[in-house]
This record gives sequence, structure tokens and C-alpha cells, in this order.
Amino acid sequence: MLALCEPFELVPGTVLCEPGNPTHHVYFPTDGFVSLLGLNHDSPDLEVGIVGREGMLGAAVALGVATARLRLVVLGAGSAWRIGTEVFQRELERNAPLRGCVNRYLYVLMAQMTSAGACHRFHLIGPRMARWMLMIHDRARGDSFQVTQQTLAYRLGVRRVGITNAAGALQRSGLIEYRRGKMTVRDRSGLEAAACGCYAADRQAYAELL
Amino acid sequence: MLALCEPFELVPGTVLCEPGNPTHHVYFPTDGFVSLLGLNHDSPDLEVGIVGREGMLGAAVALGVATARLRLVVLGAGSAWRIGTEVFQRELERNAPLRGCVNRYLYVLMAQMTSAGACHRFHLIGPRMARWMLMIHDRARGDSFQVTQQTLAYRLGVRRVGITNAAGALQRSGLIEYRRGKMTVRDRSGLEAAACGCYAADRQAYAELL
DNA sequence: GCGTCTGTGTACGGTAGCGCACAGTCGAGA
DNA sequence: TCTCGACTGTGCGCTACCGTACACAGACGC
Repeated sequence: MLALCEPFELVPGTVLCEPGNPTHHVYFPTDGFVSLLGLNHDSPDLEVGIVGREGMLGAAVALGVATARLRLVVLGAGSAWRIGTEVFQRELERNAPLRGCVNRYLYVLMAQMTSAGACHRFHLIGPRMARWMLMIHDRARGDSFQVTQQTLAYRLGVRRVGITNAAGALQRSGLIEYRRGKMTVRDRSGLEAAACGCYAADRQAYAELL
Repeated sequence: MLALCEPFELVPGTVLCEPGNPTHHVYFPTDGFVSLLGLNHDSPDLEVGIVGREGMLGAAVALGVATARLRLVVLGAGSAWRIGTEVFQRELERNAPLRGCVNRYLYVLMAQMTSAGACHRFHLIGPRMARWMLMIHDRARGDSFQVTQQTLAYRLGVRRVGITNAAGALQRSGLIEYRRGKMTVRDRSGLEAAACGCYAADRQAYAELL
């Protein structure tokens, strides 16, 4: 499988894929992380998931659809293996265990999108932000990562000011620290307590199936 | 395929499936409609989709997972064909066109769940309710169907009072009529104008792929 | 006719988040 | 060292929605 792949560098800000365009590659991050954005001409954009080394990008190709519906934006620097869509599809047909694995991943992805919907609808900004920090923390190399409040606000579908307040509260509680685009997790377990249950639910769904 | 199925009656209120439980059957409604509810111990339940004769229930079985994550509740009376999970899986393996079709349906479902997330997050109750009415109207036999404001509120994740207000506005505009649990669509195109763009987007996604 | 239950209308205070605007403050590059 | 742009903090009025509570009306059985 690896022989069919080529290495690819994940550079923050890069758009790997735009809705409506054909999917040319499937990506398997080994490091770094990517934001999945659901676009909607009718409402602001909204992040529906984050993918790091635990997952893959372009799993929908396994469903036989080679047109993207999500915008994929690199958030955290790193690297990935990528493989051409057709090659991947051919491999899927030959390789039953691979197919099973990708299918289970798709299922987990669906589960996460379901819970993300309710999360964005009902939960306060604070817990949602804590959840987001934890998801990044799981996928980042260390305790710090580059994120401005503006980009976080965009991802959670709220105003920057909302993030400023929530982040300030988390910082005053000593859970995180941040400074001009650099966020640092200070108290991981405190952050887990502050996050909404969606974080634990997501991890459980992943653990159960993969 | 039909030879492997058995007829099944969809009785409103029936719970076809509960999260965590094994999926015993896959259903293909020929009439009536079913509500897909995402449950969350951390927040109120939320409807993530509606399925009628255009779709199927238990598509996730095609991903090799026989455990449900959604609660399926019959909303509109009707009938369906149902098939045992194992039989269906065996059939999927033999029948490539069927597999392709189910896969595409899964993809559409994912697209709808994505847009539903943003819809619940950003759109006002009025447009969301209009969208819901249209989705039911598409799947119901006539212009009328049995729904109380309370059940609708539950599905949209809002208070009943919120529905009372929105429904009152729609009725005053002459788009719908309702009376003690019976809703009637009076002005279909007006309702389409009142609904949020998610309705049109969903239909387009479906038309493009199926 | 009478009570009862279900469904709908209305009211009221409370609040999270919005849109907007502006003021600091830090950092990188000239 | 200075400037400029990027990042963060704060303020203010507004609104959609929430939780709660209560009143009314049609439906139904006795």
C-alpha cells in the first residue's frame, strides 16, 4: 500500500480540496491535522471534524463518489501519505481488510458529524472551545500550537469576541495559556472537565470501532 | 431482492431501533416516513434526518457495522420492505450495483447530516420549521399529516412555544394550516420561499447522486 | 351534561450570543 | 528605533430563544 503512496507536506493554510471539485488524492496524515469545513451559501461555514494521524481524508471515495462536499484546510503543520483516487479505488476492490477498515472509519466519521451537530446547536462556547482544544491537543506534537482566536471563532461558527471571552475564562482558570496566536494546554484533565461530553463520546466511538 | 424481503407496517410512534442495540433489519419504506434522532446524554435529542420511500434505514450495515447509533422513530404511517441484516450483507457482497447504490445513498446521508448541523446552528426556527414541513410534504401521501407542535419542537430541538410562534406566523401568511395535531400545507411554493436554503441544497444533493 | 386529557396560545424575566465599533498591545520588518 | 499590521480586549444595544407558568379550547368517555 505504501508503495502506491507518495509523501506530501501539510502546510498550514493550504486548501487540500474544495467542495464541488473532483477529489484527486486520498490523504493519510502521519503528523499535523486538517480541518473539515462544511460550506453553506445560506449560513456561515462550520467545522464538522478534525483529522490527524488517526484518520484519513477523502474516505468518501470508498463510497464511489469522487466529488468533495467539504473544504479541507490544513491547520497544523505535518506530513502525510497521499494516493491517487483511482489507484486507491482499485486497491479497495482488491483488498477486503482495507475496505473494512475504511468503512469503519466512515462510520465513525458519521457518528462524529451527528454529535457535532447537536454540540454546535446546544452547547455553550466555553465547553465547545475546550473540546476543540482537546481535539487539537490529541493530534499536535506538543502542548502548544499556533491558532488565532479569529480562526478558532470561524471554525466554531461564532464571533471572535465569543472566543476572547471563553479563552479568557479558561486562562484565568489556569487550564490554558495563549498569547498572540499561540495556544498552550496547561491542565489537560481540567480541560477535559470543562469540555462538553461530545469529546468523550467521540473518543469512545473511535475506540469502539477502530 | 424482493424475494428476500418481508412486508412490514410502519406504525407511528414505533421505535424501529435504539442506539447501542444490534441492527436486526434493514428497512425500505414504500410509504410513510421515519425520523432519525441523534441522542446525546449531554444535550437534548435532535433530528438528523427524515427517511421516506426515497431512502432506506440501516444503510450503515453496508459499512459492516451492525450496531445502531440513531434512534429510528416512525412518524408517518405506511409500509416498508424489510430484510435481515445478514441476508442483506450477503446480498451486498454478491450484488455490485446494489452496493454502489447503497454507497451513494450513504454519501447523500452524510451530506445531509453536514448541512443539518449548520442549519440547526444558524437558522431561525421559522425557516427550519418550513423546511421540515416541506420534507414531510415530500414524503406524505397528501397535503395533510398528523403532527403536534410538541413532537415537532422535540425534533427541531426547541421549545414548543417556539413552534407555536413560528407556526402561527406561517399560518397567518396562509402557507400552512393546523389544528389540534393536524398540519396542512396550503401554499407549497410560499413555503419553499420561507424555508432555509438547506431544503433546496438537500434536494439537489439527492438529485445529483441518485 | 360533565369531567378529563391533550393540544394550543400567551406572558414574563433572564441570558447567551450577535453586530458593530474602537482601543490597546505585541512583533516583525524597514 | 519607528511603523505598521496582526492580534486581543472591552463596551453597548439588540434579539432570538430559553425556562416556566398558566389559561383556554376542542375531543372523548361516561
